[in-house]
Amino acid sequence: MVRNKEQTKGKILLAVGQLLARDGFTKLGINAIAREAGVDKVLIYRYFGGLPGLLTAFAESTDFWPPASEVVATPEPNTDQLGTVIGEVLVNLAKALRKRPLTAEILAWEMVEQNELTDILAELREQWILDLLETYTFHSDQPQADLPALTALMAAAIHYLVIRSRSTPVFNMVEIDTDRGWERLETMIRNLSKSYFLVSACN
Amino acid sequence: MVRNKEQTKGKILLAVGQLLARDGFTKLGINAIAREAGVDKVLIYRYFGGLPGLLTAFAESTDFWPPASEVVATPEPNTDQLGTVIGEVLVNLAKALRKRPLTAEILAWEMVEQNELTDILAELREQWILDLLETYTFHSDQPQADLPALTALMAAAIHYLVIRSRSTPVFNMVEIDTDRGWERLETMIRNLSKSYFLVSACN
DNA sequence: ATGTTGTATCACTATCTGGTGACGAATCAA
DNA sequence: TTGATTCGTCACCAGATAGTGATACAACAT
Repeated sequence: MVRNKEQTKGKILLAVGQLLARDGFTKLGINAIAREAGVDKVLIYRYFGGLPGLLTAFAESTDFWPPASEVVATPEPNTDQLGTVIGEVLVNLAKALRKRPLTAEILAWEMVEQNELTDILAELREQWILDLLETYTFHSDQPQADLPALTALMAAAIHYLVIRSRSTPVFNMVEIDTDRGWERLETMIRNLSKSYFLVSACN
Repeated sequence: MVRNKEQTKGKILLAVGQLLARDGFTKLGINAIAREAGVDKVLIYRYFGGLPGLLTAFAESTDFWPPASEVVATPEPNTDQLGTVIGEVLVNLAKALRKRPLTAEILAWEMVEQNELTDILAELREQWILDLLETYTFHSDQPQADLPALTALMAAAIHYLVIRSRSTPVFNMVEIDTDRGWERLETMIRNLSKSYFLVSACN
């Protein structure tokens, strides 16, 4: 028998991730976690004070959300179109979320329950988007453009499709579980972002 | 004591709706439903054969999804822009979903579980969208336009925001729990749909 | 070697869940 | 009135959950 507190805590945190990735959050409970970690459940209470504490600890131990660097698109000097940059950021967001199954799982969780973990992630994400928006807002030379509404709509769509792709291969005749289908969506995201800013100029 | 089979079945079906609307699907179980209906749970097994049967019966007893008539926008002879029509359909969809809290609840359910109810709704919706798309596809004079991708993205966004608005007032700096915020989103939907078809013409 | 502290396990309670068999009582036909 | 059928209640089962008190055992300093 190994008697090492830190190592045991690590096993428990690891078990949360594994369980979350494999069975989803519906199966996530004290008993299941202890079982998965091969550890007595009483240790969860001792070391983390219960499920809420464990979840917050888990939230701090993992990189749920892509770092800004993974998503940010630096506006090229030449193609100075704001729409192009926004489109690229959104596409990067989609790619980043798609390769984080754990994040997708928690995004789904966020839709149906509120707890320590989802609250932390939600706040994190809101702050993240806020910063990002601030970065690009002053670039806009069109004051009538509703940047938050645009990105809200697009981000919402991306979230939904990422979550949904876990269990459904097709949405609205588009394959959301293949790279092929996502390329269609990505070009659509780019086109919409671009044309939104182009139209007023074209009128 | 009232002895009336049909009435009792009605009470049970009613309880499903109430429970779903009040506490969400996580609380939805045989015991909870029987409790809510003020009826012994054994009757659920007798009359509906269990939870699955009850859910399908419930699905058939309610109008989850807006009828096509509530959403369809007939293309005006003058404003023959496909983008405008699509935008209007999507806005109507958003409005229709927003005033159906039960549907929002089941859309959320669809994200995290598969069962008789969600399967029925999913199939219904997919067929519904298919018909709708078929209606408008041949109107398109731009063969390079990816109509499914456009509507998938928009519908996904609408679904997500409707679901999300149940528990979160703000998403991405946009108020998703007020008519005020949704007006912003609706104009954005209209603008995006319209400008997507305009841009190629404007080039 | 001894005792103290920290670490992990066991055993138990209370409560919830889905599911079922036996029984009580109202309704209707004879 | 009798009797069968329909409808509803009760009592229980097995399994799962969250949470807790007592206990075993390893490590380490004295």
